[in-house]
Amino acid sequence: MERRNTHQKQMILQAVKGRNIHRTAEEVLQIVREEDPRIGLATVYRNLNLFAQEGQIQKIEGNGWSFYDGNPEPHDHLHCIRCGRITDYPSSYDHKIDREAEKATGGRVICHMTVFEGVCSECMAREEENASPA
Amino acid sequence: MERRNTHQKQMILQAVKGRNIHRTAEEVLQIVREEDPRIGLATVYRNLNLFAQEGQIQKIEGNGWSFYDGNPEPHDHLHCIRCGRITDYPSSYDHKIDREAEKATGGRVICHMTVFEGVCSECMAREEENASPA
DNA sequence: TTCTTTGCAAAATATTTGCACTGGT
DNA sequence: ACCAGTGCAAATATTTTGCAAAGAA
Repeated sequence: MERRNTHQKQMILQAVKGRNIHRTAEEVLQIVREEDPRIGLATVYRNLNLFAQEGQIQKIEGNGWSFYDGNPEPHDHLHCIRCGRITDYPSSYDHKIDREAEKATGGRVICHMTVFEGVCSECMAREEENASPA
Repeated sequence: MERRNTHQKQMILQAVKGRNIHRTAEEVLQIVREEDPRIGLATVYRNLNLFAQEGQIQKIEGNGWSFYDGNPEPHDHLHCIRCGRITDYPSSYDHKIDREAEKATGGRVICHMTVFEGVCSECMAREEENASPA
């Protein structure tokens, strides 16, 4: 099955690929539609999933939210309970804990993903702003 | 709003509460229906979410899967790419990394959750069994 | 009796799939 | 010209919600 390089694929990849870019499929659709309004949501999903499978991007999912992350390197995230967005936590990936988890569970571990729940710096700044003005 | 202790609540809580119990809403429905077939799925969802909000259980969600975990203590999990189930990884919760993430992201961190992707011990055993018999 | 909770069915949400058509090669 | 890829709409899967009826307190 030969792989064709379509206009749509290019636009979709461009709309998510990059450091600290986290978008929903719907957001990617909006972005690519600015350039070509004829693009369908199914195409966006199909290609985002394709890129994620290929390892060009990754899909991050949690409790009631999911984003496509333009950085394929494994890294941790902060999920903001205020705005719902995720922020990169540029920690170095620790392979050691994968081996520890293997020993503890008796299984095989491929990778891990840590999600911190909290409030992102932007929402914290906004809240302090609203709270402090005397 | 006063809280009423119904038969349904008791059964639902009993069906998920406990160590190393991870069930989907649908599974909980099957279990409680053995005792009372009249129970509806909406009731199961409503109460599981209620218990999770109260902190009696927790909801764990990942890429295409979600489970209610009968152990409310924060702990890590192994998600099996073969059978789809999750297994507890009884690691001690490390508050230190929450503080580190706060420093790195500039936000506030409430908690974190690590999910390991891999193959659980049961699936590994089954696969070895199928592979080895000469 | 009061008012929370339930069961049902419909609605909402998010994602995937079937299929005829488009367009890359 | 061939067939991977697209757009659309329908299907699917999962969870939530409206509402009349049920049943704790």
